[in-house]
Amino acid sequence: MVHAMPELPEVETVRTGLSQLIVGKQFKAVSHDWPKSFPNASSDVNLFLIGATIESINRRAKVLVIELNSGYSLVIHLKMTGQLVFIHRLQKPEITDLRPITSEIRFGAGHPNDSLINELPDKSTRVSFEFSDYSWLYFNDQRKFGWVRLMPTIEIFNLDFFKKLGPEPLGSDLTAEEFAVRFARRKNSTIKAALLDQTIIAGVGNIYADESLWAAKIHPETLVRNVPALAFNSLFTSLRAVLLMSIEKGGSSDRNYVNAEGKKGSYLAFAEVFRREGEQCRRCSATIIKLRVAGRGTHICPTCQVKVS
DNA sequence: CACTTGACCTGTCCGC
DNA sequence: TGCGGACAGGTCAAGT
Repeated sequence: MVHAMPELPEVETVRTGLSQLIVGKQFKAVSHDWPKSFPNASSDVNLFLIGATIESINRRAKVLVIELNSGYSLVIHLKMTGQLVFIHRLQKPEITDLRPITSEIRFGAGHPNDSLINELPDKSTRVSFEFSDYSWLYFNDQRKFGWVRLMPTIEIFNLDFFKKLGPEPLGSDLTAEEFAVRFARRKNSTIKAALLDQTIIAGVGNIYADESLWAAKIHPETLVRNVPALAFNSLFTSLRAVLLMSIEKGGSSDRNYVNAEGKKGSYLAFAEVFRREGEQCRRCSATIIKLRVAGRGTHICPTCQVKVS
């Protein structure tokens, strides 16, 4: 089983997909099999979700915000293994047979395998949303770390998590200078730990931390205080280039998965170091190795990326 | 406050 | 093929 891999580019890909598929739809029913995946009072669900219509799909860092016309929003964090899968059935299925009845099936929003949609909901389905037109949105999450929360739209940005978030790395107003300055708070951390810190810069996860550090020729264990100013410029440029390229490729999907069009979720085919341990660096031909930094699997070219101390 | 480690979960893979 | 342990793309809480 493979999964959606949600860092900024993956969540952005899901956002784009859902924007095509579910804007304008009206909620008819919702069910869940794991309270932590959807920790909401049933009164709120009945008053502000059922019967409400989707107005827009937005993203901040790795979080999706589905805004409703009821003044409430669904806030979704996919964490490690969350997926959102949309299915349209032309006819209501029998309770014992939830497979699509017609051939009109739409899939998207992060589901890694077309054929699997016939089996949803399955054992990793945590929340099922039914719309008024025989279509469904399934929140699947094998490891149960992810969550969906229904809350008043105006309260979202008062959440501690949102208030502490750093700027969007692709934001048009973020400058190289501000990017570098924000790291000062963590001058005694490794640069990798600081890159993963959502309060410094939002949306970077393990893949794009490794990829951008390779591109900028920075060893991930270098302490922030030892990273040269010029290297911060390079990291800023590299990070943005890597994120943009991944969004263009539809993000990273597990292993070799490429969708029917052959372009969505194909970023890992272009990765320079992530999961390439034992293979050659395309810049210098040295062998890529894997380390453990900030408690995470970390991939580097030991020749291109030399620790400064 | 800055920094690190373990916890939250399920599933898979790897070595004995 | 069985079993233990490490590991998986993210954040929190709790520790120093």
